[in-house]
Amino acid sequence: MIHAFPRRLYKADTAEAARRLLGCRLVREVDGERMAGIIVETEAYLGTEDLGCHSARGRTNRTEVMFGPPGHAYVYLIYGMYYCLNVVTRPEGDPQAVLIRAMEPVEGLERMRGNRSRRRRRSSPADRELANGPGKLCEALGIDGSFNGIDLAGKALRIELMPPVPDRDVAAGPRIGIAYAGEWADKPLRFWIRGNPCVSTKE
DNA sequence: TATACGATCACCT
DNA sequence: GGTGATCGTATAC
Repeated sequence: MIHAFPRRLYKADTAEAARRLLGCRLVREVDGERMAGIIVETEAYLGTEDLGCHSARGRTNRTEVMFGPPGHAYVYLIYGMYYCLNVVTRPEGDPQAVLIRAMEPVEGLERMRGNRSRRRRRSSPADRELANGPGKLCEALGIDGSFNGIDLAGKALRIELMPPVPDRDVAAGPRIGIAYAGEWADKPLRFWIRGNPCVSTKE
């Protein structure tokens, strides 16, 4: 029996949720067709104190859903071109989230290739490069700003609980692309499955 | 109203 | 190793 990732795990602790999401399945259903992948890389963003977290700048239109209930999607546009998918964590009013950075495609690869080939590019991406980054993952699954705020236990997009990845196969390190965040830039809040070919950057 | 820049990616040398 | 694409957001005026 497949279960949705439990809301209490989103609610309890963001870094632990980020680590526990490794190995779980991200499933997208569109036109009765399924796409799915194994989450292999995540990052924890710890709210108002965390200078790398959008909500550290306060409650705005963009960050509004992070202040809402856990288990919902926070989707934002980055660099004017790409979307990033997060899961909101912690109780309402504590604006934290986990960024889903990469997944290993396991189902619906044909459709993912189609989604990833819309943009101008020389050649079709290799399977391991379909979703090995936060922007690519959203492009492969057809996730855009209209998904902002939706429940991630719903039909169109959901996360399914899988057995935990053993500690020996989990690595942690600094988050990507937040050099501006002072001491927060160095904290080991990025998690990935050691040796997995679909992780976004060199380990 | 104006401006600088970002939780990225693909292509270039 | 470097850089352009492209636009919403935060911040400054």
